Amino acid sequence: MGRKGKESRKRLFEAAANEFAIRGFHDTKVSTIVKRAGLTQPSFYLYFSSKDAIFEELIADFHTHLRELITSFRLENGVKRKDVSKRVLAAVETVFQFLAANPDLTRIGFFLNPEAKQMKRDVTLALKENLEAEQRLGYFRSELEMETVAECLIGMIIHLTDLYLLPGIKDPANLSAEVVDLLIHGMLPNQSIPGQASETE
Amino acid sequence: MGRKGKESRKRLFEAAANEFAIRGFHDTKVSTIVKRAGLTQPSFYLYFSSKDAIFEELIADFHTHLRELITSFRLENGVKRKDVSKRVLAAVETVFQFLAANPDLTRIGFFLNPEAKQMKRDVTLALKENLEAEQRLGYFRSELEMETVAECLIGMIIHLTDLYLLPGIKDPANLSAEVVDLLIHGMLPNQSIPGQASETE
Amino acid sequence: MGRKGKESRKRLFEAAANEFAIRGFHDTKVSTIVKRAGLTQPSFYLYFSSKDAIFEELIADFHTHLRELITSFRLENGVKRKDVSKRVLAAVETVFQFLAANPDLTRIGFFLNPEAKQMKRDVTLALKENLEAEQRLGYFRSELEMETVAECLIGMIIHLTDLYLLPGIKDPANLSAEVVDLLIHGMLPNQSIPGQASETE
Amino acid sequence: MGRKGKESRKRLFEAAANEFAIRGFHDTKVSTIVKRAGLTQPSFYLYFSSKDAIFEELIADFHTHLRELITSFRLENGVKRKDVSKRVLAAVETVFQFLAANPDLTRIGFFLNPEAKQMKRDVTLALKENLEAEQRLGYFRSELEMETVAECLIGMIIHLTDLYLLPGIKDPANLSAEVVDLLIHGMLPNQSIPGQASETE
DNA sequence: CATGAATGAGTTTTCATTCAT
DNA sequence: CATGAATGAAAACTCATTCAT
Repeated sequence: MGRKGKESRKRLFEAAANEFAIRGFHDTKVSTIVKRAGLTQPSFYLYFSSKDAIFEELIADFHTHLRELITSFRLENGVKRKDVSKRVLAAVETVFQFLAANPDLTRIGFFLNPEAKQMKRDVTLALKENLEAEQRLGYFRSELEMETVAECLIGMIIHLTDLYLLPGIKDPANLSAEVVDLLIHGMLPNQSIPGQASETE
Repeated sequence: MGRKGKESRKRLFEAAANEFAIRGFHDTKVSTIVKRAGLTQPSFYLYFSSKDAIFEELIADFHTHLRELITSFRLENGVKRKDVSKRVLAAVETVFQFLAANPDLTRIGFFLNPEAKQMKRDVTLALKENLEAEQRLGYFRSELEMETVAECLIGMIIHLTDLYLLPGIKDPANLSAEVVDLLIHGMLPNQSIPGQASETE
Repeated sequence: MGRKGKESRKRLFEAAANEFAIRGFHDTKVSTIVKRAGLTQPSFYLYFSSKDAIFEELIADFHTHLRELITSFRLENGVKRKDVSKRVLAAVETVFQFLAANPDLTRIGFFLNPEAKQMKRDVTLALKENLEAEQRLGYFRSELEMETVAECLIGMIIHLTDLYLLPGIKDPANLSAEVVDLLIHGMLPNQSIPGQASETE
Repeated sequence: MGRKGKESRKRLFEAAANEFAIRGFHDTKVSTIVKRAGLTQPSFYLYFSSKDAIFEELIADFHTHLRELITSFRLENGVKRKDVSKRVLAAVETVFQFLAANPDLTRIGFFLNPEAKQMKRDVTLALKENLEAEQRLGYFRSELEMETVAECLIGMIIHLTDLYLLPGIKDPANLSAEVVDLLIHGMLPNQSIPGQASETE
């Protein structure tokens, strides 16, 4: 496949991503995708074997990138106690940034994908490992089941993404700050102040 | 509409709920619904004006019940500080119970409904008011933006419902305990222990 | 399926038979079939699950009837020597009559059916058994491999059907007389005259 | 057209022959043909003006060769009575050999060609003339309509080719022996024995 | 001599919905 | 209250064929 072909393929891919994101799988017509890519229907089948196939490729794309991102958070050694919040914050913000940078894929991967559950689990497990490592260092309460915590975090991220991030109402910095503050310190007052103090190594 | 008519309508309604929950809107066929209800296609249109109409009715049904539930949590006066956690816990558990009791509607209302956002906002706002009332009593950290907190809680609930509740992996009691513990006390260690102590008025 | 439905189905069946016979499988359009039956496309799928399905049903129909016919030739006991020719003649003529009476099915079953070979074998084997029975009575030369004879007969019938019968150039009586005369007596002259004499019991 | 061009053309021709033979006209795709020939679609149109054109060329090829063969059987003068069977046998065997040597073309020419009828007639007429010449010499029964005999012979050959020759179940020698024996002597017993004796001049 | 890229024209099939009874 | 029969409208996909290089 030469340069021109690659470009056509990409145009189709992007038009499809946007259409699927806006309209969902069934209400997206191949005819619309090709029109937006400046091509005719048969050309679509030159690059993708079916409407299902391009949809799955979009999902796989999202999945791959997101996993890469999560995996890249693996702990470096020697994180100091006082840095833990910062590190979690940085991670969550990075995720929000990634999602904001790929709104179409995000919508497809999170909200339109019937197999999203499996993908989310996948991401969750990667996250969980990071959290457990920090928990073993005593930075997090030992009673917490980190898998559930990871699920809760993912749940919040997904929901806030849907509500605030993708519509452009809030940005990654705000969202991550709020989520992480809540998650780290909880809702109760006062006693978290000495807690914050004790974060200092 | 006589008794027999009402029964037919109900059979259609329930068959539709289940089909939609399993297969989604587009992959659910009117022909399947009527088959499951032991009727023929024209009968369907005796009771519902269209496929869209029955779907919306299902959503409205879910929405109504869920709102009722949330609204019923309105604070009675004079909640004691030490009861706050318990009250939140009770509320969350009740929600999980409701969702578990209506799995088809839940799936439709939460995961298949393109207009779910509005509905979730609605529920969120009701929740937010409750939380703000308690926050004004000083039971929750004053810096917290209660709307976001409510959204986070909803996000967790939705996600855990999808992953654990509807598949029957965890039950309302477990899920609500985990969620509320995390939300109330956060992830950090130690300082939450005096915190819990100080909950006692 | 009520009366009206049955009639529609039959109209479709017959229109299809004729179209397939004239145009072959690929050049027959469902749209043409339904037009000829005075219906619209979706109605076709009310009665047949696909274009392939109706084609196969036509073949099966032909096959079934033809087999029945062949099987009905099973020898009654006590055929006299002098009747053998007559019986073969009658059988062949009946076959030609059947084919002439069902020209569309014949064309489909014999000339358009990719699985025709199997069907022909089937018919051949039924025929072979009849011939072998007569051979055991000494009415046919014992050196002859009756399966091949049956195949030859079938080959002639098929070919003559294509060339003379279906186009209406010759009729069953003529064709069967010619075929059977040739098959029974062969091409060589004279010596068949005492033979014919010896047929008399 | 240089050497390379000729080779490409030939590869296309042969790939097409095989595909058509296996799959029939409609289910053979130009894209498959070119793939098998190691070329791309536009190249196909360098050598053949259309899919129809190459198909017709294949048929013409078969036709030409077959006619040549049949024509070569023209009677030399002075065939002796006792040689007649042998000559017919030789002719039929030669035909079977030709068909066996060109299985793809045979399948196309005999079984896939909608215009095969005309071609078969053609061959039949050539055959008929030979037979009539021998009939006039008194070697065959004078009552026989030689055109029909020729058609019968062709019918048998075609059918046996389909069933036994192309699948490799029987070979030209066997097949021709069986066919000719049946055709010459018929099915009846006894009287053919003096007949065979009387063949000796 | 050959190809990468593209397309015109078509066809089967599906499904929500309605008519007539 | 219910059904047998029918349809309008569309959508995915295929394939022979050609343009531009």
